[in-house]
Amino acid sequence: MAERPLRRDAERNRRLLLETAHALMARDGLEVTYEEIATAAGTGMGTVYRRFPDRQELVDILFAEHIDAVVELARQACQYDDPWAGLTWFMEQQLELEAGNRGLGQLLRGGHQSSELVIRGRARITPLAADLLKRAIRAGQLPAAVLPADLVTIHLMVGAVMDAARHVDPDLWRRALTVALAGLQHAELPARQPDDNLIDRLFAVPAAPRDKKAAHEPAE
Amino acid sequence: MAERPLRRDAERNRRLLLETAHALMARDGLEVTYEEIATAAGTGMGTVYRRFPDRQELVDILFAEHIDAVVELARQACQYDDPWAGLTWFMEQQLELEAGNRGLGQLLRGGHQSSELVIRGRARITPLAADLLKRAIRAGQLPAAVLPADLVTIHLMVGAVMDAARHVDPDLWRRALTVALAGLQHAELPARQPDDNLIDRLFAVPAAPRDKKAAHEPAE
DNA sequence: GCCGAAGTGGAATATGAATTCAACTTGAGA
DNA sequence: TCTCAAGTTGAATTCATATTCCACTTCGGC
Repeated sequence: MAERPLRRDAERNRRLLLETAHALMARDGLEVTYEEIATAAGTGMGTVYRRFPDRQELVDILFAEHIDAVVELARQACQYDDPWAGLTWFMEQQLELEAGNRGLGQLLRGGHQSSELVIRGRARITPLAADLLKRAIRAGQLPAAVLPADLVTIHLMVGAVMDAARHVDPDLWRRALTVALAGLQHAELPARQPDDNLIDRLFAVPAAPRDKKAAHEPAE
Repeated sequence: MAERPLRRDAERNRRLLLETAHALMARDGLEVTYEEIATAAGTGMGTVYRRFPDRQELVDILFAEHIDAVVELARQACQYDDPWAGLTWFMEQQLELEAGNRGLGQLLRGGHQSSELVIRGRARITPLAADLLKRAIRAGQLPAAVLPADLVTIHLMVGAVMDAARHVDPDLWRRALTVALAGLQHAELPARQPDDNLIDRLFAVPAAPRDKKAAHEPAE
């Protein structure tokens, strides 16, 4: 199984490409062109393809540790004695990472087809956050109607502000987060059966939108 | 100036194309292909191009009345005696329209290059909403630190949930709106100089991202 | 230093949507 | 009915990004 090690120069290029690709994806998002990566790294694009024939794999390699970092944040948040303090701290920390890394935000907030790595990452975070949430409710810090899915929702909401304001007011998301968290505490939410796996469905890809047609039957 | 009227059959096609294009953009968003439109309408794509050589113009034609409708909602909201009731009603109505029309949401929430029509539309809505906001604050229904830009922010936030949940739980945005509005009422927001035209900047297009390069100086 | 496997560059090609256009209809006025 | 400007079509072309591939280097073992 053990692949033969790369030649010295190839290994150097590989690292350079990883660095470069990460810098670009952190700044511009996951959809940077292989050509951009190659150019920025000063290699030919053939080299990028040779080393990373599958973009998803490249992304996984680049962001694995970042995802772990978020999981770690969730763990630390669970250490808080005050569950609400832990929850708000986690949200802020997570979003701060995303603010500094566009690609990470895209992965965590979905919208693309997610790799196993990302799915598992979210699956590690969700229960930790849900636990914090449950404890906060038990402590009377949050209304009982708040669901784990609401945390995902808030994440999406604040993330949208971050995306929209990135080049205008890079910290506006903090204000949005303040609003969202206050809303969670004070909103009178309708009770709702813990229709969980709503979370999973939220991140599931919209399925194959087969027949684009049939959109419009001209009125008779 | 008066263009000669279209031939009967051409006029029929034009209408059919408008209907079809609107149906598609309402369902799938503004980026539907001219070919999709043509196919769905049963014409050749050349016909679409002949009639609507500029996509932005097509979009303007299709959505002008929808935008007017939103402006009208804002007007009606201003009639409310209770400003907060008016504001929440407006937000909900506006988002409801967007929920039924993906393209409208894209226009109103920006992200694309906006046409004059859209910019003017937003410019008609903003002061109405801002007025409602000011009155709500004066009535003690909202903290004084809430700014008009916060309404835009909330719009973006709820819209993001709508987009993410559209095919999973088409009403989830209502829950998000409840949270956001409650947050506005209860959040302790830092005072902030009415840096308005923050709103305009939020919608301004990210400028020409010239040189993609210079992203990564390989570490020495 | 020599050799071949490993590695590289970037032109060539594949894709897919956007746009054009020349050959082919058709409506409607004389 | 006849004519032709107006209208239509879809194949061909343009663009832009994705992917392949092979002639040309370079590394590292002998």
